[in-house]
Amino acid sequence: MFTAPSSPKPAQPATPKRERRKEARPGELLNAAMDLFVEKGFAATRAEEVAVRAGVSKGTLFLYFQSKEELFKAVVRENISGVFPKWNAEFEAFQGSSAEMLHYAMQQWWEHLGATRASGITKLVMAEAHNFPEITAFFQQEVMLPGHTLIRRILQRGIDAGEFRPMNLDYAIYAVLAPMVFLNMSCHSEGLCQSPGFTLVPEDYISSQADIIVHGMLAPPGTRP
Amino acid sequence: MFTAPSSPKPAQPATPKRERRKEARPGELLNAAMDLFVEKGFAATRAEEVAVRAGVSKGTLFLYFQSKEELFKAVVRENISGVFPKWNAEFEAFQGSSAEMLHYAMQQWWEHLGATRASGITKLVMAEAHNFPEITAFFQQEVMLPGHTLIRRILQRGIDAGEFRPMNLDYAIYAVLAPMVFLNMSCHSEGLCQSPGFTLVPEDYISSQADIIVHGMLAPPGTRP
Amino acid sequence: MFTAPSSPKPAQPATPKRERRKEARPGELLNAAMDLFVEKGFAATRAEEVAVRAGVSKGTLFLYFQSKEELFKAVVRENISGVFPKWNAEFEAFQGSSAEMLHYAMQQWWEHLGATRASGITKLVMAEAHNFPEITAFFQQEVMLPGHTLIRRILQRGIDAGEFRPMNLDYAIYAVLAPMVFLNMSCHSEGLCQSPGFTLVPEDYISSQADIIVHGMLAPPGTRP
Amino acid sequence: MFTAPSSPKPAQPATPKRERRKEARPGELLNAAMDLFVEKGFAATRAEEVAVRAGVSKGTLFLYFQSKEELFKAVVRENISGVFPKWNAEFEAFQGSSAEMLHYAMQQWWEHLGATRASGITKLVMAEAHNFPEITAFFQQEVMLPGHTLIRRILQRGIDAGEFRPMNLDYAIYAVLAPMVFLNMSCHSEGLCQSPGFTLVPEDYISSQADIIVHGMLAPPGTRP
DNA sequence: GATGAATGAGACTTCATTCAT
DNA sequence: TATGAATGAAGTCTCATTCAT
Repeated sequence: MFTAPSSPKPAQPATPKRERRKEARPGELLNAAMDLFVEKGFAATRAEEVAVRAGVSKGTLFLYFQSKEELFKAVVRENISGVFPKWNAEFEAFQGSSAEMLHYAMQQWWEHLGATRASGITKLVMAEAHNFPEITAFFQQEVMLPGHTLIRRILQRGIDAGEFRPMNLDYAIYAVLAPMVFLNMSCHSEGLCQSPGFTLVPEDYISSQADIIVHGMLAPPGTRP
Repeated sequence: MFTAPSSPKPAQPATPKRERRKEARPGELLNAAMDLFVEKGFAATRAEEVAVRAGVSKGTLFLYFQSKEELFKAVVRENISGVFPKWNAEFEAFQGSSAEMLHYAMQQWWEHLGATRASGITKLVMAEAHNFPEITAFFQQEVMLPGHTLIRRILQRGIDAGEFRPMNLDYAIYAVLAPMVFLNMSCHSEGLCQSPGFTLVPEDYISSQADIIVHGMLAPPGTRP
Repeated sequence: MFTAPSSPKPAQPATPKRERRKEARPGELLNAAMDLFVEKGFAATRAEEVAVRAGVSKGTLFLYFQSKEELFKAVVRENISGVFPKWNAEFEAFQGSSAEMLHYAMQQWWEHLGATRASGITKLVMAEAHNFPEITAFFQQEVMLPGHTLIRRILQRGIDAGEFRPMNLDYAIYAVLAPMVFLNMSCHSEGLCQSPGFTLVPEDYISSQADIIVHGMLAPPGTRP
Repeated sequence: MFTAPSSPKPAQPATPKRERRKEARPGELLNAAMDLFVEKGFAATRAEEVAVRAGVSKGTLFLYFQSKEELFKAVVRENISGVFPKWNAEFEAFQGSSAEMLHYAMQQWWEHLGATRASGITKLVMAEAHNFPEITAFFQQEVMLPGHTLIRRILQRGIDAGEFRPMNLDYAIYAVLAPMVFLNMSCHSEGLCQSPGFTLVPEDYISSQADIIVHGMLAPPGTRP
């Protein structure tokens, strides 16, 4: 599912381990691995840690996943899926101005992706892109491309309505994408991107960026509808 | 391509073992380290590999750099930190409008950092931030903070002149930073961030983003100087 | 000879690779470590050597002992520290005179520590004290201090009974300790401390030293009980 | 010389290095090495440190001494020689009782050996005896044996005079030797041999030990001269 | 002779992966 | 199927020793 569930504690305390049905194992491992990869990165996550958090032994991990790399790939694949159909539908039905739509889209992104574990996946993929070309291609197709497309349609809608000025959309979409990707990285980079002494509030960040972008794209006052 | 060409092998003419070149060593090691760090990341780059590529032995590396982390810091100082004094001086002397200044600054960034191997360093630090807190802190202090400060001063200059509208600079600086960081990641993520079939031209990307941001920040026409 | 025979090779019957013997491992490792530490010193003993002599791989050693220092501490606990509780109990229950007790204590020391491989540990700690402060502190706490305390209690008992003359115990305990430490060093110094042509018999040495010390501490004949 | 000079600072500040005559080099190296070996032990002393303290380069050290081991041997050989002739002469001329003589001898030992750098050599040799059999034999012949002999003569004198009771001198000499060797080790073992919270005063230690030993050896009151 | 840059054999320790049970 | 004891390749850094200058 897209709205990534915040990871539940690995074990049901009341139920003895023996009871857990084996078909649940891969899911539990994936869940634990997700948490740890996001938290510590690929290299720094030890296989045994994943196993322990999933409540199984180290050996069992390798029973289900050929290697740590395969586990990584599975984690990424497992956690990617589509909010995009829903978002596309919302786009079709949206009634307000394109400026409002842009604000709304970025807020939604934060709420349903940026603020969830899913953002950790994005960070992970960007960080490890070099080592996993296959994953990279997969992620691009499944996530980045639909995102690009949706942003493009929003901007096109504004231009068509005379609300936004004409722009080369191939580049303009990055004006929307960049602030979100940046926030994503920022949230997973230990404060690297932030000024010391200032704690960024994501919602404020989103609205301030949307504000500047929208202003930057609006058609001159006299020509707007 | 925007990744600068990796430096060629140091050209071992014949069998010049045990050459004494105290002056040249640090530079050669730094160059080799830069290449490898960018290519493979910090953790995955082995000290000996750096030494071999620089044409020296493992021990020699540690003769010049106390540890792998110190080597990395030296790479950063050599390749990134150095631009800020020059940029700050240019800022002081700049004659044109703040809009022009913003355009100019982003172009300069691309030319002197984004387009060079140095951009790979930024990518790597973001990717591995979690695992090397000391490096993260160093990079933030040495690179991110001066960058933040410079952007802030540019925006403040525009606001003071009545050219830009009043904004909360704590957030506004990210409107400038985000597109650059995004481009940076994009260049080092194996096409992950780009639409298939469209090859982004960095210079065009920069100018289009600068254009949108500047528009987004300009004061309303009647109130401008 | 007073150096206990070094334990024979663990008898690899044929090719029993990857044997699982969780229970036996620590003991085997401890035994091998003891041998090697005594034979070569702490610094000069390589972890892998210990592992090989115990018939396991390098990694296995670190499965059971966190570090080389911890391994050493475990060797000390296993082979030395353990005697003090028993000795303290014997002290409490002892019926004879304090002179007898002193003789007995020194004989016991020889029998259970001096004549065993454990004496090599004491020698080694003294020799390498400077380079391993943590080990030194540990050994002082775990071995020297209980030894001091026991000797002090024996002497105090004699004084209290009027059997020994009053003495400053802070110094008097060394009269008991010194001959034992000396014998210890002597046994592990390749004959350095002995006259050529005369082979010291440890039991005779102990009894002669005890005799002199006891005489030296006895209260004047008229005042004794 | 026997009374080892406390090591002078390695360089004459006023005189440029160039001036130092080369024939003094080995001596300076030996002196520096002595200090460092005593201070840090054999393994922990780095060749370069010795060279630096002697005011020469690392390479020069190996010009004069084939290896670190050879340097060690040279240090020991250089620093051992005779107080014993002088002491033997004092023994012949001594007028007081043998009890006094024993006290006096132990005090002299402390003053002229125990308290000087020479004691560091003894400690060193005992610690490394195993690794340098040749040194060990040399030290035994040159130092231990004359010491044994002198002690034996003192005790024999006391027995002959009826002052001391008859004893097996082969063992009795250790009653005198052990406290001195122990003090020696104690001074070079980082407090290993001392109770925490009590700082041993060497002169008091010596006199208290001598007191106990003398008491322990005295003939019964009625039979003394 | 003297220098000090360069070398490279190790040392300890970690951890992905295997495999006997 | 599951376990977890066992493995051993890597990795960073040190330092005695060599040798070009």
